[in-house]
Amino acid sequence: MKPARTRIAPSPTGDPHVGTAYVALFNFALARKTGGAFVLRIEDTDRVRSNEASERMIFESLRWLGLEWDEGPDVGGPYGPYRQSERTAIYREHVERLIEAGAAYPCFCTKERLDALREEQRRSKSSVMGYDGHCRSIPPEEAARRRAAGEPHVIRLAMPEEGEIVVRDLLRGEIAFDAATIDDQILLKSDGYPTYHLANVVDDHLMEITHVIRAEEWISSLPKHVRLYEAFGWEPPVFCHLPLLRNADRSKISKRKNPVSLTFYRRAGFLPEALLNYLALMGWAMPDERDEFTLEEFVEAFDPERISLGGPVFDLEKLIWLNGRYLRNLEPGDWVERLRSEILPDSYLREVAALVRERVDTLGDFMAYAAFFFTTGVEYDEAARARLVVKGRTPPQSAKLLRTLLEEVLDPLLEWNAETVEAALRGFCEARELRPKELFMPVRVAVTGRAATPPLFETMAVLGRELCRHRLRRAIEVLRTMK
RNA sequence: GACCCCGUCGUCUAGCCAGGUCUAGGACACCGGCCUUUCACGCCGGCAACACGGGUUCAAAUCCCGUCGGGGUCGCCA
Repeated sequence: MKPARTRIAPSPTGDPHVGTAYVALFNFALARKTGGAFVLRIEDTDRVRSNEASERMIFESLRWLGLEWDEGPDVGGPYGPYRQSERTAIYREHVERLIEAGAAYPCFCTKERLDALREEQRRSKSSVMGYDGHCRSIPPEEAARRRAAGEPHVIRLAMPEEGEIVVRDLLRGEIAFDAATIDDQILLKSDGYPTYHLANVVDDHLMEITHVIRAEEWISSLPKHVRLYEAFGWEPPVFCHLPLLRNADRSKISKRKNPVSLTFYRRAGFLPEALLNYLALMGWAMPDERDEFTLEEFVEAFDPERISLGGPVFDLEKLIWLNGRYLRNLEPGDWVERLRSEILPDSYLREVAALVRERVDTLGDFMAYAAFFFTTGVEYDEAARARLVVKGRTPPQSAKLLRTLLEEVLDPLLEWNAETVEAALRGFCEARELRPKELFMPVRVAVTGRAATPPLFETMAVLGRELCRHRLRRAIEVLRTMK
């Protein structure tokens, strides 16, 4: 097989996702197997949600897993820059080429009109969804004049109005779409940044990516991508859509139903090699069917054609079993080393000590008092369960309240520290007309399993977002089944 | 709703493309046993699936068609 150039192209919004690691693993394997290159490209074209902290966490997580990249924003390479926000001139130039060729056009429709259109389509249960091509009929000269006059606009891809668009997926073969059912995708947003579709195609071509291995959710936009390659006159890469990781109910994996943050797995003491091994088992099996193997062995045996297509349910229990196997196979010294570096690093001990110091009288009491800082989950005994309930509410109502707090207030937090957590909790109390103390005890117990702890916000900050969310989810479950 | 993808034990999968070797194999979970001062590990055994209906064929989990079921997409998010 010829050397393949593959890439992982995460968007730095929020915590690095287990799905990113999954897709990265397969891209990594093909690149290594063929002696090609594995590229990391940061797709930070969403100006509102992208942030630097998230980008750093992506680097850290992928490195932790051992999925080292050959080219990327931090290591450079011959096809840079590898951060899309630094490539906007390239996209604009390419978009002009499309406009000149008549393959794209400016659209002046307002957000309001598009919202109304969408609403109407939804309401009337219309079979055609998406943009109606309203601005497509504007004569090019007029459009150019309005653009020059500074009228806000986006650039859309002009899809063929009829005919079939046939695309090819390495695992599924040919897939045919009716061109008439595909709307004119926005390529350039009104802020001048490209959408995924444009940036992705342009970069994959310019970076000479040979195999686009990504998640199945992209299949429906494949015709748009293929049309773009055609409009540019470029040879498309090989497309290979991996099955989507699933929740137990078979919906696309989500943080609401599963821990999806790589940070969580690291924090909970999973070994990177075990997580990788488990991920490889999702949709793939060794020719000899053994289910324990190293990354090197995976790469050696890798063959994309062996990937199975059923959406695999992410089963934490099997991951835990596998992790246990890996842990037991560690040399005693190595075992202690991992414990020290992942669960008991000095930096963490210092943070915990700062909170616990004045609350214990002997060092011997430390662990008993601070145990919850070092475990993944916590137990709720009968007394704790009682305090999980918000005053004046039933357990199910309390569950609902905590769920809202988690999903609408805590999850959207861009930064997680004592100040932001405090502001979020207090804001929630105000909005819900709750007295702080009525909410804080249930949250405290949910997050620590105890009624007596160091100050809540500092405690939550030190525990970290992932452990807090994990325990809150568990507490919500417990509340639901009470009485 | 429209379009697209998928469909082997509860879960991850092997087998399917090149139909017989499949009374469908392995792993997790579960159950039972052995080991053991306890727990865990480990070992042994057990339970458990080709979604359904038609067709092709001497023969179908494997090929074809339909049905049903599940999922994804339909954002100036990626």
